[in-house]
Amino acid sequence: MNYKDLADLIFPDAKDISYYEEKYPERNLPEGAVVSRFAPSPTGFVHIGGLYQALVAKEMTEKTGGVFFLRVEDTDQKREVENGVTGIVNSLKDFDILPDEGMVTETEEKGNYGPYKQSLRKEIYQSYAKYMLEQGKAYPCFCTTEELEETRKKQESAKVRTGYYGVWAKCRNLSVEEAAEKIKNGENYIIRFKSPGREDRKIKHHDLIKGNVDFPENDQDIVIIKADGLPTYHFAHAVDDHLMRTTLVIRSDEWLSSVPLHLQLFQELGFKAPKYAHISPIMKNDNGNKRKLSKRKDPEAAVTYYKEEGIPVDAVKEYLLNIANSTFENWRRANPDKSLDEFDFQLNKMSVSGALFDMVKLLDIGKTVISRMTAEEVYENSFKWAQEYDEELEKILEDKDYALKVFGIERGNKKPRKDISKWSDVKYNIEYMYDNIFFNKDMEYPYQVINDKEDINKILKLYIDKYYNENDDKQAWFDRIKELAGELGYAKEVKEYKANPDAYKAHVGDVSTVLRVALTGRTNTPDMYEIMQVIGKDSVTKRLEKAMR
RNA sequence: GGCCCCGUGGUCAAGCGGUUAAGACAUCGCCCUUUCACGGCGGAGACAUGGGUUCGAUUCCCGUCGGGGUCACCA
Repeated sequence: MNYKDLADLIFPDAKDISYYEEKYPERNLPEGAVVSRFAPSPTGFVHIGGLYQALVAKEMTEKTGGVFFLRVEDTDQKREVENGVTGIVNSLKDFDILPDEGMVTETEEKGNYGPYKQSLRKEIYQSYAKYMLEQGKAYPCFCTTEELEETRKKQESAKVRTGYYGVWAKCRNLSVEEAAEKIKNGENYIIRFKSPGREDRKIKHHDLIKGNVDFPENDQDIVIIKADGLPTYHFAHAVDDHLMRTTLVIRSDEWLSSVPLHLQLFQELGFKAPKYAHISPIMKNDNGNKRKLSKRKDPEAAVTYYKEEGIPVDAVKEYLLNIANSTFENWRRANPDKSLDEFDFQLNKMSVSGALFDMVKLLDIGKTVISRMTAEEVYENSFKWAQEYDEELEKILEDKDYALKVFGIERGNKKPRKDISKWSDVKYNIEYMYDNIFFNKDMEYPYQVINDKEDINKILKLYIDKYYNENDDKQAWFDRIKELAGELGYAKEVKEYKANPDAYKAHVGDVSTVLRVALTGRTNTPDMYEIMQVIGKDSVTKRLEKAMR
């Protein structure tokens, strides 16, 4: 009996690997084209760090004319979640990071290198596992969980490395006859890789982000096929990324320490290894300790959070790009109107250590992103968000023409307002512009310098009776407010007041504030002239009258 | 604990042998201004630490400390 016989005994029906090698040929792509992927587990949940990886992969493939695909890694059946793929597909769609190949719905896919769901590739892995068995590069292992645990304890007390390697790899040196015997007796087994490595030798690895990293060789006989017949991550990675002709593996840096293993697997399988880029995770400060953004503790870890909060997609992407490439910020300042696609992304500019997530900065970018939009774009985005998350706002926005006027205030000029950082801000930002809301609210008027009821009423009354004219242009409009101030003994110019504060009760700015507060219930609003134009004469009058009561 | 990676202001970060150690967000002040926002100007604020190497170290080497990752039939 030889390796071949043992392999046939274990995987009698597996196809020869030449079948797959032919079925999935080298891709016909231009020189330098990068083939990369996003390969999450189908938990339905996309972590912001995952989105970050996907974004980087997308940038790299796009700029080189390559291929970006989505592969679902569902080899752990215990973690299976209902509609897990859909959640991922949708999240990528929300952020406009569309794969060229791979899963497109829960069950459907596109592309010629599939299946793109690992559980559907079982027989492929088995063919390659059989191949390894035939070569004597893999072997069946009959150790039980208990035995493994026992070994680990011995290793710990002997203070040696834990794991299945060297003399500790009990099944490694079983003869094929012994192994076959056990199999025929119905003993349970899994398949292990027979590592040719030696721990006392070093390997050099050049990571596209981390740079040169030296590791000891791998000497662990890791499991490649589990008891359920599915592969482990490591084996699936080697087989899939070879067959799918991946040239660049972009993944979280928790995988960095597996590189020696993976390189060895590629080597023993006879595959050309891809290049690797290990991305540092996005961290969070937790009582002075840095830790990864956690799915359980941090709502902002989930990409759906950003959608729910209405943080603009481009703001999230810009923020991520900001963390990813230190050059991005300068590029953006130099090219405020260019599309994100035009930014030349450089892997080697990526930070080697993990950045702390900064919501304040994200929101600041959100403000800028929204300030660059037209009223129409602001409307479309807010409305879309409202339809999904805020019924009240949706109602408010039903009258599109009016909403466009509201959003148009101080927008489109060289210094656009920056007061909305996310779509969920919109309601608070505009609600006072709507009579049906304004008049149905219990009002509080936060008057400032001038806050005597009598003084206020005098100002308001005089303004309505004598100075308000809805047809004034902005200059005339403001001149009248000055006259109003003058008539009531307030300084017509702020400067005059500052020069001689004792001569006046207050100044025109304070008078304006009275009008503003009466009109909107707010001290901070956009340009009051434009507000009056938008809400119209009737509303202005009624609002001021209401304030006098 | 073994192995690996990292350590510039509160945060993100340029710089990589000789710099007044950039910039952005945040923060403070001033200016502009009918408010707010925007914008402009300015302030405060950093090379973890100890040894080397060097004429000279934030930059190179070693140690220490600190942070992170990894050591599964999970990915």
